[in-house]
Amino acid sequence: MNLPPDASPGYLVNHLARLFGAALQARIKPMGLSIGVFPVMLHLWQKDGLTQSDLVSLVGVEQATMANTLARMERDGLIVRDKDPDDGRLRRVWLTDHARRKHGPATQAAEEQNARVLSGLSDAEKSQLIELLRKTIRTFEGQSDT
Amino acid sequence: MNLPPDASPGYLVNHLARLFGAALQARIKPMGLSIGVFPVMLHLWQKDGLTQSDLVSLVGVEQATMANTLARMERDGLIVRDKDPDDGRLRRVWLTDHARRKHGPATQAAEEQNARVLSGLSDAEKSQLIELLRKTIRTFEGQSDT
DNA sequence: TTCAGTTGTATAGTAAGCTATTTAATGTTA
DNA sequence: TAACATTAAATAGCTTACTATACAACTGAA
Repeated sequence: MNLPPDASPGYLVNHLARLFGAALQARIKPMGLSIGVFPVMLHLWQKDGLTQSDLVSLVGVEQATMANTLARMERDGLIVRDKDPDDGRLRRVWLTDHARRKHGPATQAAEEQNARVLSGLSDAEKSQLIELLRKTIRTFEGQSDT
Repeated sequence: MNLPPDASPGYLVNHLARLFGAALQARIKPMGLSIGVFPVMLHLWQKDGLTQSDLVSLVGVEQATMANTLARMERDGLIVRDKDPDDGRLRRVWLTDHARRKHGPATQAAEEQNARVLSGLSDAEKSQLIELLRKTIRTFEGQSDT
C-alpha cells in the first residue's frame, strides 16, 4: 500500500485542520464570526487602525484573500475603513463597537475549543505536539525554494 | 496576550495545512493534478469502479464536495463515469489510461514532499508527530457532539 | 402494489483560499 | 519636473470546502 493516507503527515494535518475549522466555526458562528475572520479579529482586538497590508503580514494569507475577508467584515458590520490622511493609498481598519464586544466571548470559545480538542493528550503530549508543529513550520518556511 | 496565534494548535495546524497544500500543489500541478483531486486518485489507483458515496466515505469530505471534485476530474479527462446496470442511481468512477499513468510520478512527488517537510525532525520526532496527530484526530472524532 | 422512506447524485449559494491583473497614489531619478 | 518604479488595494477567475435543497431511483411495508 503506497502512501496510506492515514500515515501521511500532509493528509493528517489537512484532516485535522478541517476538523478544527469546523468545530471553531460551530462555536463562533452564533456570535456572527467565522474562521476566516477570526485571526483578523485577534489582531484587531489587540490594536486596530492597521492597514490591509499590515494584516496580510500578521495573518499570513495573500493580499487578495485579505481584501475579500475585509470586504465581508465591512459588509457584516465588524469593521469600518477610512483613508489615511497622509497616504491616500492606505485604508485603515477600525473595529466597530459591536465587534469589540465580541472579544471576551469569542476568545473564550476558541480557548475552550483548543482545550477540548487536546483533551485526549497529556500535558506533555500537548506541548510536544505544539512544539513539533512549530518546528515543522519553521523548517518549511526556511526552505525558500519549492 | 490572549490566544497568541503561534501557540494555538488550531492556528498552527491550519497554517501547516496551507503550507503542505501549497507545496504539494506546486509539485503535482505540472502533472495536471491538484490537492482536491489527489486523495481521490490515491483511492482510485488502488481500485476503481467505485461510486461517489464510496469515495465520500474513503476521503472524508462532504458529498457535495466530492460531486464537484468528480465533475472537475471528468472535465479534465482523469475519470469517466458510467451508470451501474443493476442500480440506476449509481455512477461508477473509472480512471482513464492517462490518469493511471500518473500513479508513479505523483505518489513519488508526494512522498518526496512529505519527507522534505519533515526533514527538520529526527526520526523519533517524525513518528511522534504522526502519532500525536492521529491521536488528536481520534479524540476529536470520538466527541460526537459539537 | 402503491406510497412512504431511504439512498445516490446534482445543484445553488457562500466562505476562504490562491494567482494574476489592474488602478491609484506615492517615490525616485534622469 | 516628467517618466518610471514601487506600493496598496481592488478585482477577476479558479479551486476546494461547506450547508441546504432537489430530484430520481430503489426498497420496504401496509
